[in-house]
Amino acid sequence: MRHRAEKTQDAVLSVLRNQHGALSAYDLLGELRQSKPTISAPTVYRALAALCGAGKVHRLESLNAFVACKDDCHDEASILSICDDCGAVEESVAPHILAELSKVAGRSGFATSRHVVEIHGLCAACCDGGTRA
Amino acid sequence: MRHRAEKTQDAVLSVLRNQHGALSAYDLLGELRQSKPTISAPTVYRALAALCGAGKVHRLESLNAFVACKDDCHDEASILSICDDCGAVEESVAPHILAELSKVAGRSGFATSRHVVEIHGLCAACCDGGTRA
DNA sequence: TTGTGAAATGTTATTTTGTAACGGTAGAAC
DNA sequence: GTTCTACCGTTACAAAATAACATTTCACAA
Repeated sequence: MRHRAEKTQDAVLSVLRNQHGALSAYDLLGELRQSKPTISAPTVYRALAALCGAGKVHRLESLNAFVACKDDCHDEASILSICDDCGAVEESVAPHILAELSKVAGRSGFATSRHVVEIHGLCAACCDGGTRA
Repeated sequence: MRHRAEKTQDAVLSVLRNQHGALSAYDLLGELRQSKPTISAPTVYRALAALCGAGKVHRLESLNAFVACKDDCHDEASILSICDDCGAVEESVAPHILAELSKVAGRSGFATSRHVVEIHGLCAACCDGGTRA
């Protein structure tokens, strides 16, 4: 098989896509071991690094966890909204806001190469639940 | 002594303030051990949690590291610009951008409680150095 | 002052997260 | 098929964070 790693990456992506929220690398490892018991941490991390590089997976820095990218086709960094109640993660794309962030940082001569934007709070479903319950 | 922890917090803050860039909790632990050899990880983490809660220290989620807050007096979340070359961290305050982020997330009913905004790149000094060198 | 209880701190030990480094294996070229 | 190369997988370890428990401190009453 020419691209051995692609199978691992596909498996990782498949697990993440079937997931409501984010998974830590070790959660993922646990899932993957169900079908491939010998798989180990660095294999998973390498697959994740490749997928992140390809924009198919986002790393949640504030959770040390990973989600599948919903759109799969944007180069811009995403704004990731993380529900602290149910763990759901939403992606938003808003290049003009990122540009503005770069501009603010640039006031002191800073040259941006990467944005990390994560928003914590409650998703619509959990807000409603919280309000009504 | 009534507030034992305050001394630890003061020591932590003092180390962070004398630092050019961010420090990991364990870097900090190493520094602190020079004057108090028995200090251990949870002590440092608790001090950091208290200081973060008080807004005197920022946690860099994308680095697992900590910096002293420069301003010491703003309630808004900061925009943290991290130089990937020299490690310098700058803080910017731009409430309207954070509000806009909340608005974008809110389009799907998401209710924001906390912003994590970190920008990676090169600070002015390292840009110049890179260009000229 | 001294005993008692509540609250917060300090410590040990462990869990979780992430990676270095090496050995093995698949595929390419011939 | 053989050899060469590059990539992959594994073991073993390092770094980051925390759970759980022991200890200390302070407040208050007698």
